[in-house]
Amino acid sequence: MFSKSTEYALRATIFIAQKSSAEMKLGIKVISEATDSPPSFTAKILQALTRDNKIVSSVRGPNGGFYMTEKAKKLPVRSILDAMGEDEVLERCILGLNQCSEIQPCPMHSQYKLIKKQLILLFETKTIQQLASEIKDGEVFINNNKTSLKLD
Amino acid sequence: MFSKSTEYALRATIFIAQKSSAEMKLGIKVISEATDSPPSFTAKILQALTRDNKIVSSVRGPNGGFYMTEKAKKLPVRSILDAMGEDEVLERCILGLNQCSEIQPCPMHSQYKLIKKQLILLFETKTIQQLASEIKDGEVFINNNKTSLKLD
DNA sequence: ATAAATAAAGATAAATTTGTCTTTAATTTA
DNA sequence: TAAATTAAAGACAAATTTATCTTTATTTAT
Repeated sequence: MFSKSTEYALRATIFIAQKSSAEMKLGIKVISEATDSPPSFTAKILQALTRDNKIVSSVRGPNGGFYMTEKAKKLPVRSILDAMGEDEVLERCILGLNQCSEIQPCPMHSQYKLIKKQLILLFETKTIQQLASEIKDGEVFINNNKTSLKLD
Repeated sequence: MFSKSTEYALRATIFIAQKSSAEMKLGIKVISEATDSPPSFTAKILQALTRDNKIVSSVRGPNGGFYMTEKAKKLPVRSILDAMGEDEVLERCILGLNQCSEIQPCPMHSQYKLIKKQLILLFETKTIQQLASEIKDGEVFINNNKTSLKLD
């Protein structure tokens, strides 16, 4: 569905939303381990998300790291796709036709459009915070090994 | 959603299903033009679909080309994904987690699973033939420029 | 048989994505 | 001010995907 970059971006952002605040920043290492993502690559991706402080914020230096503002946490999940330049994935024709539309539909268009609609609705109505809160609530995981962040 | 290879495979197969029969075979050039796909690459992809005559059949030599049997036309669209080795796309976790499941769900799992279910249902119940027949029926297209195959 | 037409197979190349590493800049603390 | 810590930026490398081209095999028609 999404590129690896975007998958990492989604996981990292949800994790940061759950664990961070302006007072509690998270380093690359912690984030990449908690989300089963390669550290250097995650750093690259966070740069994109941090651009203009749109999704994620960061500060350098000791006690620095990444965090999200309460405002940013309320953004729809779709804004992560936008920041990664992969928002058109949701809108694309499932057969890859550029001109596919209601007036020039592909053979799957009429069947797929309802599914597409739900996908878009999901990404536009769910906030990052809502997803993050599920991790706190119950048995929901953002990596492959059921580990959570050890805060000491 | 899918790789370009799979998009080309879907378009080519639907087109072949619509236009061909054992008596009326189609050459690479015709297929690639009708589906807005690069000819050499389309040839490569058709090799995969032709393997074991699973989806598409072919014969070499003059008056040769690609075609589908009536039996093959009745296969579910999903079988094209299978042949392309991309069937797991439908099942994958939307956040890219290998271990995501009902017992170890990711934060989007509960929301996405209904959409995923519909996607799988679509690809498993729709036959190649059903999609192909839509092109005949009405204003449905398999390329970007509303052109259809000129038979002479 | 020979020639022509066609797909199959395989080598190669280009482009993109994924990933790492090194250097630089910013911030904090001592 | 100096040292330590952290992200930012950018160069580079590896892997994968996309695409092309050439040669080979098969089939048909002459």
